[in-house]
Amino acid sequence: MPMDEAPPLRLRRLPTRLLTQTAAHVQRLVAQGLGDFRTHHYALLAAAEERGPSSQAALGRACGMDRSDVVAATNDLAARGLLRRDPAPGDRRSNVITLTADGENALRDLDERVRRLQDSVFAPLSEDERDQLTRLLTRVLRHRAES
Amino acid sequence: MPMDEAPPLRLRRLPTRLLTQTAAHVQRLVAQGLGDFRTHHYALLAAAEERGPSSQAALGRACGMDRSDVVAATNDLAARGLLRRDPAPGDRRSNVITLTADGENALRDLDERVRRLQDSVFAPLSEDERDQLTRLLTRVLRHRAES
DNA sequence: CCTATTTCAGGGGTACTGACATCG
DNA sequence: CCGATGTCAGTAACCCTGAAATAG
Repeated sequence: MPMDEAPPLRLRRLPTRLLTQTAAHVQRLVAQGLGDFRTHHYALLAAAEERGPSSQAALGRACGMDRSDVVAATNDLAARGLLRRDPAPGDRRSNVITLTADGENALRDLDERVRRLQDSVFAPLSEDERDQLTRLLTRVLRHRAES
Repeated sequence: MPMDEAPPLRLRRLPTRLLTQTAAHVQRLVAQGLGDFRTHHYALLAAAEERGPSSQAALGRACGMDRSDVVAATNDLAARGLLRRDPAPGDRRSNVITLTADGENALRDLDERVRRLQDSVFAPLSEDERDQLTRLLTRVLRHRAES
């Protein structure tokens, strides 16, 4: 059959499409590089470490995660002994999520994996260009938060 | 509880995370703006128009779509009378996908919706900055194709 | 009353895998 | 035999909705 697989002009430089295609590619690589962790797991461990003991709702807001997904990811991590879920003393609705020693070790390992992933995914970009990309995306995201 | 919802430092400027979060945001807006069409539908209509009658496999490659998803999207569009699926005369395995007049009208409508979506999503960016973003993403994607 | 937290059940769009029959 | 095409069934990760029970 034909050997021409040129992308449609309309799509080739369509920013929204480029964004979603690139994101799909990146998610794929990240999923592989994270082993048996998901991005939500990493986000939650990182937030728990940086914020210290917090409620699930606070962690979810910090990570931009839905409450439902916080529950599921917390279940996973607690089952693996990477964090503890205790009833909050002052508020009987909420839990206090605390990182365990194993959780800290796992987080350090994930930090290293994530660092390597950035280098692998954004290999074609210079340091400056990665910063550019970061800034551009941050502004688009901030626009969402303000709408 | 606390009013601090500051994103974890590790995540705040992590390029892969920014990329996926921005993509999620964009996909939501696009899904709304496209009405009862999906991005695959638009991609297929655009490819069919620009390439003329083609096989499903060729359209799928042009759009970076999986063959399975081409089948599903083609079913939808054919059921709505926006394209025809005829057996290929020279190759009894494959079909020839042809845009109908209704399909062309739908495509023109979608073109306009998509154009407006770019302006809405990337409102905080100047023309130059959108081009920058496009170029950066294109290079990351090209890196995938070459790996 | 109204809001907030946790939890569950489930759906939706996207990307993909594996299998199959068909055909070149 | 190998590879390509179309089709189908099903999975995976992520994002989201709705509802419920509980509690501030």
